[in-house]
Amino acid sequence: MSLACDSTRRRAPDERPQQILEAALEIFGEHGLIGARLEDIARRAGIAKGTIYLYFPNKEALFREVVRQTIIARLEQQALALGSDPDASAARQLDACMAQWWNYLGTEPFRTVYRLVVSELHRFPDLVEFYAAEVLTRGNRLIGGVIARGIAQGEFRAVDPYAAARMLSAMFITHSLWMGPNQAFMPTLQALSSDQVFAQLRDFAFHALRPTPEPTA
Amino acid sequence: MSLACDSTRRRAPDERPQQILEAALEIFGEHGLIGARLEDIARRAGIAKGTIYLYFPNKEALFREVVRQTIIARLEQQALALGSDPDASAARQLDACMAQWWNYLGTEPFRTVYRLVVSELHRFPDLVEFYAAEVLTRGNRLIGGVIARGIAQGEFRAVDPYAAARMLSAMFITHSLWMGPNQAFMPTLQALSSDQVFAQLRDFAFHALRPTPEPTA
Amino acid sequence: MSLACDSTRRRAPDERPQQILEAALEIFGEHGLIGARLEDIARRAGIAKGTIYLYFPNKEALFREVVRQTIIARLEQQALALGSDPDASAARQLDACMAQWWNYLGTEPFRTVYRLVVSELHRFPDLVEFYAAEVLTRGNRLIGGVIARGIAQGEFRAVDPYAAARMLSAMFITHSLWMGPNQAFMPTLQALSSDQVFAQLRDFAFHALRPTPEPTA
Amino acid sequence: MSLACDSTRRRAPDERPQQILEAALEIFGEHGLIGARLEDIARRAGIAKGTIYLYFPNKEALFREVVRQTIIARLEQQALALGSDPDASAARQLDACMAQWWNYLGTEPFRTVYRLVVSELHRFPDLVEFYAAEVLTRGNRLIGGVIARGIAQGEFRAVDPYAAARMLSAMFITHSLWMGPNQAFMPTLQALSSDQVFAQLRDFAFHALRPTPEPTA
DNA sequence: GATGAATGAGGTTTCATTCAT
DNA sequence: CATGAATGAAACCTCATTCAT
Repeated sequence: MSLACDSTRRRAPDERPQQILEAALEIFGEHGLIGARLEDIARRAGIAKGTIYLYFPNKEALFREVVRQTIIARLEQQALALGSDPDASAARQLDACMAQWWNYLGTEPFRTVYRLVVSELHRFPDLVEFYAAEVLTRGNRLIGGVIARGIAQGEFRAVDPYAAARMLSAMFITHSLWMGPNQAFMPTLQALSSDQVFAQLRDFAFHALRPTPEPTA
Repeated sequence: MSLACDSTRRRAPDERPQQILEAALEIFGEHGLIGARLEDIARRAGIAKGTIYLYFPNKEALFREVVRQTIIARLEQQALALGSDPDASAARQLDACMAQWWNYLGTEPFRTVYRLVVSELHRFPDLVEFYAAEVLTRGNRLIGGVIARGIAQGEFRAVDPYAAARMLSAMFITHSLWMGPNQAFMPTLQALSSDQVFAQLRDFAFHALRPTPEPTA
Repeated sequence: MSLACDSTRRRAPDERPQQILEAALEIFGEHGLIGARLEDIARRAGIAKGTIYLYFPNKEALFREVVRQTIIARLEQQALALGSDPDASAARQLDACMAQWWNYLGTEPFRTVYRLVVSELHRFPDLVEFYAAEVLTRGNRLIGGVIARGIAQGEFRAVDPYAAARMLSAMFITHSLWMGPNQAFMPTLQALSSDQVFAQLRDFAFHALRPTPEPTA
Repeated sequence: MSLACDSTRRRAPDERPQQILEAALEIFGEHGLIGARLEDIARRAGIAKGTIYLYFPNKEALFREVVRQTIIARLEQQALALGSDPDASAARQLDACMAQWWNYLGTEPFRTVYRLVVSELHRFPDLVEFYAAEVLTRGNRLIGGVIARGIAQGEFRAVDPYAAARMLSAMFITHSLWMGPNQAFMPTLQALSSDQVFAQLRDFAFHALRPTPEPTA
């Protein structure tokens, strides 16, 4: 009745769309595209059901926008990844990338969007393409570039750097999912902290990339 | 002339449940639990809507059974994994495991169930537990065991064998997903055959596990 | 599997229809015409669902036949009511009638059919007519006749004998319903035995009919 | 011009529930709990199917509320019954009670609810209890009290006043049912007006209660 | 702009009825 | 004759979408 001030209620009207998108991300993440009810999204955003239609033409458009927005937010993260230390060794740079990456992947929005991508995105080919191009390909190019530099400088063994980057992506993404709440997939993971798991990922990655000792084998 | 060959009624009643489960796996895989329509499942199974209810009390029970069945079918696959060559070197045995594994993961039922697991299973805690225990933990123990033997025999470097097995799982599962149809996630993957990708996985895995050259480095 | 011998299972095939009707009476009584499931009727009759259709064309016809049969059975009861003692006084004869009547009304089949009559029979005008003619009118004529004789003989006061008979019917039927199981309508009735209630009905009826003392009032 | 007069939307929203309850009473009365279709109730109320669910969680809850409401409405009627003339003789007071009562029983809502009570209420034990306590017991206490006073004052003969009240209830309720439309139960009743039937009930009741002429009989 | 009551298409589930065995 | 698996119409209920206020 009076001016409620919760984080989820009634912010400045010009933040409405963002407010809705955040609520929608949560609800879509919990129930999927079809399972999510607009009424719940509205309630979580602290607005009325009809208000959503002032900003988005329908449920599907809202879904698309949620995914796009979250992906884009992820890209801004990624943009920072390399700016930090352009002169460092490739190994050091890869290290920094992975740390930042692992950090982002542990985020709930990422896990949510990833679940949506895996489960429902095949019905939205254009979104798939957007995701593939903007997230996977771009990330692959970023990491792959660092690895390529490392190979050129003799820090890493000779591999297809983009294939190697793909291996790292696979390891990181899946572990991020397994570390998530409510996903008691890997019981042995339960006991480990996020840092410990990161150390394992890092260790595995660097050993896989380290130069072959001598052609004598 | 009319010997139970064309009429869909009374056609091998003992196989009805299996027939329904197969159709359901496909439809659930395409649309998820809530998105799937019983009518479509029935049509795909070549039966009437009501017939499903002769064998499963409701949609959710059907879903659970689909997941259970598919997981169990997967376990039978897995059981074979080690029987083949008990005296081989750990590396050779790991190689065989991975090949068989990659083969299974490329299967459509696996990809379907994995998508369901990622996206909807968090609403079925007991199924999650079943999946975790029967698939992940069991698989982890299997691969981890092989790696542990490889370490003991000096074939592999000293790592936490179960952590390493987890890394392999992550790489394999995600790549299997990326290789699937309608999932143009990784454009660079499009050009590669399943064998080529397997070669990359294999290469990466063995390099990550190969012994460190000298303690002095 | 072998020859079951329960009262509700598998009697001589020529008793099938009767067997079905009995089961149907119970199930219809418990759930009404629409609420009753043919499967339940079949199970209670100890036969298969399809067998019902060998004897009755459909559910509604079965219902009609159940009602007719039960009503007719009731009429045979009633036929006896007067045969007993044709020379007795009207009061004595009415007494005998009421006792026999009360006895029948306490029967479960009666209560069941009465409930059906009240609730669902208005959709079957011909059954209503049959019931009205064969049960109510006939009963009314019977009791009314006895009362008329009583009036003629000075045993009862001068009333419209058929109206009085109607009053008795109303009292008896409703009390029979109230005495039934699962009908905790009248808490004060719970403590009374069937005989005690009958005594009250009898007392009330005879006092209502007893001659006016003298025109001097 | 368009001032909330024709559009069925948003028409006096405060009366929606009552509007639905009235329609539901009719449809439930015609078809019973299971036979009634929500769509028909909606149509009769002039609204859409889904609207019902804005006010009642499901069909059964609507049914319960219909019964409760109608019973409660009946109680308000009853409350007036005695207020009228506290100093009148018991006979006069009973007379007034019966007139008012007969009036109410001739009402369609009463007949409808009574049919529901007889036929379907045994599946709702709490509603049965409510009905028994609020209607039957209360009414019995009311009428029984008047009769008791009449006995004490020598207006009526010595009977169990609550048993006598029960007899009156039985007579009145059943006659009300028989007088209803579509219930051609008692052909002889067809020719009689409501007033004539009431006269018969009244006559029978008072004669049953009139004092015995002499203790010596 | 914002609301939320109202709508009705569309989904799940039930069950009378059929018919191959 | 008897069976019971199969059918599909029809009922309940949900919820995306609209629109009067």
